Amino acid sequence: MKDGYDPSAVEAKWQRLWDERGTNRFTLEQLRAAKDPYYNLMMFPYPSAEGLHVGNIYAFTGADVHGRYHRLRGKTVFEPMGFDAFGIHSENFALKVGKHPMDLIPSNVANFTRQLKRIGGMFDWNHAVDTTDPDYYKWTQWVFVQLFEAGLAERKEAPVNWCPSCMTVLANEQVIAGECERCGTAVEQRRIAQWFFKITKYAERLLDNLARIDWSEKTKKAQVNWLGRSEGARLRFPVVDEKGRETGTTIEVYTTRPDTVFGATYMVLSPEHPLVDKVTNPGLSPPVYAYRDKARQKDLVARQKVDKTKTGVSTGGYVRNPATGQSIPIWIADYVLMGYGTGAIMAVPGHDQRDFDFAQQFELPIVRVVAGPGADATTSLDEAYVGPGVLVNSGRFDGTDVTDSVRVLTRWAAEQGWGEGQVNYRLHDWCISRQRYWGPPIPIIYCDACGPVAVPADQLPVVLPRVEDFQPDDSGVSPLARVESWYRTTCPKCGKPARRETDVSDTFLDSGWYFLRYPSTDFRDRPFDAAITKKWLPVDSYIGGHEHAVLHLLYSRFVTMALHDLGHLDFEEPYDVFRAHGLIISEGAKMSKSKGNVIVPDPVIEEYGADTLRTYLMFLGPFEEGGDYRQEGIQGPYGFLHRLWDTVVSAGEGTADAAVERKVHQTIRQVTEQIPSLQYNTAIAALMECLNVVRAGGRAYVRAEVEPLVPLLAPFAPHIAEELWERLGHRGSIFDGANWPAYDPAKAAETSVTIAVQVNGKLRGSISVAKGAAEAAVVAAARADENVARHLEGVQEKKVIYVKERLVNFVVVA
RNA sequence: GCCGGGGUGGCGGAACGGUAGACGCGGCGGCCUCAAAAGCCGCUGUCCUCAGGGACAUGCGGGUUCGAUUCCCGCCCCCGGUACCA
Repeated sequence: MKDGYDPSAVEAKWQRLWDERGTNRFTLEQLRAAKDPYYNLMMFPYPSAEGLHVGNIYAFTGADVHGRYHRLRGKTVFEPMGFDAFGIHSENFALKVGKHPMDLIPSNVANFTRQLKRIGGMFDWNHAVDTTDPDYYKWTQWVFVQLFEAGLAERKEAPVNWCPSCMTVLANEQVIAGECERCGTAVEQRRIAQWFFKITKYAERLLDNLARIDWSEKTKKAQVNWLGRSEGARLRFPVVDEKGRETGTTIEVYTTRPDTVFGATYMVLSPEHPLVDKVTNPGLSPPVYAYRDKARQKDLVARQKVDKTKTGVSTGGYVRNPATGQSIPIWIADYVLMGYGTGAIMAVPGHDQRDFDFAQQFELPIVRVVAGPGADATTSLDEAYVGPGVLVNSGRFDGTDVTDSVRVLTRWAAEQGWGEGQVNYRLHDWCISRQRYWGPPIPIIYCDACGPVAVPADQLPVVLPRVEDFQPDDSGVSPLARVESWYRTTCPKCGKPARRETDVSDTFLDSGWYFLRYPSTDFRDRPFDAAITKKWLPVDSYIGGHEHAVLHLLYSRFVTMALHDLGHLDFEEPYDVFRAHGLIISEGAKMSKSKGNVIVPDPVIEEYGADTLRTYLMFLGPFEEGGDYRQEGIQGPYGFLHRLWDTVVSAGEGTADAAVERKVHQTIRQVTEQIPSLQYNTAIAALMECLNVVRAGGRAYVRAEVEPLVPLLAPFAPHIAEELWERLGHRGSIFDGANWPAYDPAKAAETSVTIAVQVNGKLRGSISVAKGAAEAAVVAAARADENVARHLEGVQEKKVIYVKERLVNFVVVA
């Protein structure tokens, strides 16, 4: 065929036209004037040196399909793209190849941009952001200052992982089995003063708001678990000497089972607990300090690892159990974490498995205080009992049902003055300090007289200096701490000599507000313009990977909430709708270099075109579940696009066949319903099915039968759709108008239906009847079917099940 | 361990409690072509068959129902997340 489908020519032509005409770009005026705005956001990539992989393309295409669909429905769709280019990955890669990240990032960004244009995304390149651009991170620093001035940032000491060989701080994910992922050296723990955002202040709102945002349940659940709300009580145990006299010190514990306080037979402090020194009996201090030092040396991951065998040492000190009045010993053990609750627990070995294991290990007393069915106060325990029952061995509270006991005992503790109910969250404050080079400097100046002072707004950005030696060293502080000319400054308040903060901030802060920046990149004097923000935000649809279901989404919700409270935003939830895409695997296995099954998009586009790749990726499986990329499978969508092309360019004029037209309208209905709910694979299948009907048996198809398929396909394969649209005689871009076809329910309606005929639930035949046929007529027709009649012979009919337009089932006894 | 999500032909995957396997890949046979690409037609879950059909089939075992891939109970396996959270 002389005018065959040539993907590379078609794609080059339309990408050029989109670019020339500004089809996907907005001016500030257009953003301001937009009718029916729709903010279609997708998670921006980290621009690696390898370029986009097929997983990125999958995610972006799925989001782009969504955006293009809404555009064809008449909405003004803003679809920006950017680069999350700061962070340890870029920095480590730069160190590895011996180049400077300031040189590497621009070429990576250029390569990503080229690839993103090539896949035909509807990106507005007028509004791209790059988190490493001082014009961007100026405002990242501004966000920090806002939170700092609102009292939401604080500096405190916290443990970090430290690799003594690489001389660097490691993130938890860089510690593999207690060793540095790069050099294999045993990782240590160090304590370093760092900046934290007080996200825990927002824990309750972050949890409560989940109920009113349209996110997939899966994602919400992940956030709920991460926030980890628990209800319990804070109880105070007085420290006593050997004779049981109070020393004046009390230790607070947090427990979700204050009702089991009568069973608390010992107390455990975290080795890092500040009262360890105070309660330790001088005679026992050598083993106590030895244990504490050992715990301190462990890296953070190993420290929190669940071990089968519990370890710990006795401090020789005692507290009085305020419920029983008895003195109980104080131990320290690393199964108690300083970072949760109060860093101290009352151990109830009878009803907590961890305490039970510990008590057995060290022969501490185990007392039953809850009796389940068939048990009483004397029934022995061979594991912790956590089921229902009533309190026993609990003085006046014996017999209280555990469904009420927490409430009852909490009230009692409060009346006695040694406790009160408390809600606790697992969530920690957000540590944003990185003792690294490749990030935005934290905009703080330390002055001996004034303390930490925020860099004034008119002095932002604090520009990251180009430092050739950015290798971390043993000092444990950022490489910027070696650049004296940079960190020496004067205090903005008093003008005396002062010193800049030399740590940089976490990349999650960069991505914590980027969606606010996109529509406002035209403004250099403000992070986001009030009117533009009001018009475009919150985000209408956010699509991204589930690996960010917790941290990124939680942090950006927090930043939004805080900015809302400070009066900068009039909404507190950034994303109305969030959906996570699935994961692409290749040939049945996770993609990895070692397996050699990594799909590189460029050669695929070379051979088949971007439209085929996009359509194939969306056809692989349900978008929210992912799919298996199999090299051979791409032939399906490739052939489909060829057939569609051939059909459109050779379609005759004339009226549509009624049955074909019915199929077309059914297809419009299905695709219209399925695209917004991300059921892309079945929508594409419907398009294929429809084309098969149009072309069935080599019949002479006409234009009216195939034309509606062009806009229906356009979200998936935008280039070929543009070209065919033009060849069908339309002017301009198909995406410039609300060109989505409407379906006519009357034309989509079937005139006859096939009805399954069963005998005792087994299929024995099928009959075709007119739609709306009376039940009696259908049953009679069913009975008349030869094979059905055979199965009804000589049996007794009990009843007939009739499901309208579906089936007839004769229930018989043999 | 806990929390999610899954187990359906040779493969990817479809199926409001109502004809399991849509659509596609692969395979087989045929057409077109000098040839290739693209395209076209037919067949394709397994077993039995008197060629009309029949039996078995949605991880395993039970249950509810006229009817279960779908709902309920109990297991097994895979994938993702999380890690002693008191």
